[in-house]
Amino acid sequence: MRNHASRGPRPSNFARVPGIDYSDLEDYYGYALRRAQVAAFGAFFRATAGAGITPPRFTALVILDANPGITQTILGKVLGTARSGAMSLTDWLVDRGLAERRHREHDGRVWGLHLTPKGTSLLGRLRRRIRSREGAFIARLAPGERTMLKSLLAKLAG
Amino acid sequence: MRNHASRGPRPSNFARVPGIDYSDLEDYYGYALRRAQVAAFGAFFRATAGAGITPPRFTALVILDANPGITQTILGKVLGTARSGAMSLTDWLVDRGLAERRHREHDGRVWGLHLTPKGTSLLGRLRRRIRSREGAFIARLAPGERTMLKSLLAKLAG
DNA sequence: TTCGATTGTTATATACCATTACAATTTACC
DNA sequence: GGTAAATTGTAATGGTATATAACAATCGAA
Repeated sequence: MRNHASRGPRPSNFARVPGIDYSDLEDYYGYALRRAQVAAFGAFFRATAGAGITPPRFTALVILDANPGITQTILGKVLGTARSGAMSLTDWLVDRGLAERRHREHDGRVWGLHLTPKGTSLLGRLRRRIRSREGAFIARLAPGERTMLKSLLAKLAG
Repeated sequence: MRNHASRGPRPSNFARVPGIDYSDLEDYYGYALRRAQVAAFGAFFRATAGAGITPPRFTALVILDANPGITQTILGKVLGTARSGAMSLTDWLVDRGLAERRHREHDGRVWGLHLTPKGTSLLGRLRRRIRSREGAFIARLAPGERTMLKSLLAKLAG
């Protein structure tokens, strides 16, 4: 049986397998970070199931909302992908009426990217649902631990 | 010009772009975890550049070393992938002489997976290089912060 | 013994992303 | 001012990872 949630990404199942010796795997920061990140992606996936929204697409919506008129090249830099990747991501948003390309005044090469009203309202809905799901996910940590975690992650990402 | 490092994975460039308003993006745990994880993957990539070793492949080496005779299905469960994915990963290891399939006594269906001496020695080298690179990466945190981070990540992954 | 479950395997499809090349356009330089 | 170099968006192509589905061989249980 095929349900509508088959559209969009699938969270990988990273559950511990009983009876397996994981040796020093958890000692690697990369592995520990990856496991936590996969768990967080599970929350994201439950919040966006069926909408086809992936993390990069959500990021693009947020960035377009906060930086109207941004170019595709800059969007690609923010997402960490090549220009062609920003291109197809933008196509995806435009095809669904969530964003639009507008010509710019002083440069005939570039398009300015803007959210449509539909994109803006979808973003609002996604924000609420993702925050709610992340709230349930992060409930495993005490409030003080959460701020500590964010501070540590920010240091590592910088 | 094409260098040998083009084999294997490429770390995505997640650097902050100046002049861009990131809005509430950093407030999402998924995004913060992803950024830190990408940074950690950069360390992993520098340690394994040119060897074609990806995180799942390294994980498989560790698991095979600690659980000789494990089946492909179980390996797939540990990695969180479908059986066919464990199959092609095992093929990759076998093709390079790092692992081998051995028939089992009591069950004609399954293969037991084992590291070859070549696989064992590669694993040893990888462990040293990854630990060294991760050490440089994690130096951004004080010793106390590191143990705190691991404890928090373990809670989230569980 | 027969039927369902499991394992490995193969084939197929898809999603994502990089590289490359190119035309239009802008900028820099002499 | 005119030409070369750089930038932008775009399209074509390919590679990699991973999922689903189907199948044969084998095992286990009713």
